[in-house]
Amino acid sequence: MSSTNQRLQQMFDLLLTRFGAQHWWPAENTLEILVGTVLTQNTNWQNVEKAIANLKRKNLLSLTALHDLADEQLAQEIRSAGYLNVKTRRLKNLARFILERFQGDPERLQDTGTGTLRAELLSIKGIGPETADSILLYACAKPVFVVDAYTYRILQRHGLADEALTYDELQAFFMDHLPHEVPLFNEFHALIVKTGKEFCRKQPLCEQCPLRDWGPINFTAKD
DNA sequence: CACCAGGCAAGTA
DNA sequence: TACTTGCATGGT
Repeated sequence: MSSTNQRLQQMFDLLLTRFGAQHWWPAENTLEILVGTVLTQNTNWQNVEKAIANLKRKNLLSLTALHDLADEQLAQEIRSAGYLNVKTRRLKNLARFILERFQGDPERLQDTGTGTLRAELLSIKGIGPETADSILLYACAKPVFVVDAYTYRILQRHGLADEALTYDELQAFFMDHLPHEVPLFNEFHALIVKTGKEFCRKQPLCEQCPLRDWGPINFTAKD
């Protein structure tokens, strides 16, 4: 057990005590998680909720509906989530993938090995590293750490991470120093997002941030 | 009015 | 490889 392991565990404990469990991913079923991961790309979750509620209300939250709906109509249904034309293509790409690769059953994603599935997801136009890892962790219950803009921002603001670290390096850092447990990775990412929303925006409220006295950890990509 | 949100792909040099 | 730009709505 290195001190880095302990420091990261302390950070998690601190945030969990301060904010409590975040209960991610908020959804009724696996498909709703998949749709949410695409719709929330660079987008406020409130706007995503409206789009998902809209799809539900019209009984369009199904793979066949997403796949068969005219582009123009699907774009209007998800309008509130922004980037409507881009996300229409991305949702259709993902729906087609599940239909063709998994016989239209989102639950079968879990039967594929993590590394293989991640590579397959990344081959879909519109699925990048964060979306792929969110699907792996929150839809497939694979022990994968999700990195996002808040992860960079918080660690940078506290002088913990070099801005030049790549997605894969930052992910590897967390995964090298924490036990690969799905509930831990689930909560940790959600708590980082929560902390970022509350204290790490443009006008930072660092004096109230629960990490204000947490102190530097001096880690690098290959610590 | 400006700024930002649980990214990604495509274009340029 | 390393930047830049487009995508778009709704809340603060």
